Amino acid sequence: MSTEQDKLVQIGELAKSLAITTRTIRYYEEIGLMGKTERIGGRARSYHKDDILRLKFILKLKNLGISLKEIEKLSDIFDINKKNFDVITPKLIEILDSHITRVDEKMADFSSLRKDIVEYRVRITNYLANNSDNRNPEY
Amino acid sequence: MSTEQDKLVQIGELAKSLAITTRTIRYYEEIGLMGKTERIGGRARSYHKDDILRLKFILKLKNLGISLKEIEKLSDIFDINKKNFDVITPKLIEILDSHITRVDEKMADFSSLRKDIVEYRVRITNYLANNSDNRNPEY
DNA sequence: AATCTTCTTGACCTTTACGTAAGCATAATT
DNA sequence: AATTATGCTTACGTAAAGGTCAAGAAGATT
Repeated sequence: MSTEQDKLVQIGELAKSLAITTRTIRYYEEIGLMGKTERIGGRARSYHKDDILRLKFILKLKNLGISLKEIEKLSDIFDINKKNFDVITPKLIEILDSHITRVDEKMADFSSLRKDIVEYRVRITNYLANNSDNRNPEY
Repeated sequence: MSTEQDKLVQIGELAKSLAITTRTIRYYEEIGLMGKTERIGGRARSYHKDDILRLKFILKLKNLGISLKEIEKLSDIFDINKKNFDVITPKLIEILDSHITRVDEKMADFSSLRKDIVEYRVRITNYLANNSDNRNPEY
């Protein structure tokens, strides 16, 4: 329900504001990620606050390397109001929990990679500081 | 220089141990990510400790959503011994620093996403706990 | 000697996530 | 009225990252 008068945003402006292309937005609609978009006079797509939030959420997930197919599942979150609440909720919590776990795992991976890189950097800079004679380096 | 007698690992075993396919390993060689692999009797590929470490590193990066093309640049790290040390090092440090930054950014993104998901989960479970009459939910 | 098993190199196939171009409609501007 | 900007759909194109199939070689096993 969009009671307050939403600002109508058209596809071009929206794309520009999110630094993506219009094609991307239409594509997300095409594959069902964004739902049918409201049209102005039956033609030009117009986006509301809710739509924009949803798109931002999608981009956030995508940026984290989650495929559009997987995002589609998670996107049920946004369709929940249209479905039966107590049927969907346990499943939703399950999805959320599993994604929290996945996010934690990814973060651990990143943390480990960061450690690797930093350690490597330290080894190199130490070498540079202590040793000017750089034939056959061992690090 | 592989002085100690390395265990020779063949492609099938290596693939199985890393839970990938032989095609993937050959593909990485094909696009230059793994360098020419040593052969047994000029035919079957054999892998040393170093090669395996390199492959593991690649998989680690890939798992974090870094493209093979980008990994290729970072992979210079492993070729460094074959090149001139002081020519390559400043560039390498630059690469490492930029990747540390990128990793930090990604981790921040994940952290933010995790917060979103957890908050959402809390809203739902609270709703479930406080409200059994679930028509037209607002969350 | 025959059969497995694992390896080899091509070569083409597939999916994902869009890019890009064609041809047309509408709205705003000159 | 003509141009420009933005929008629309349809449809073919593309890069990345492998999958899959073919046809054959080499080593191990029965």
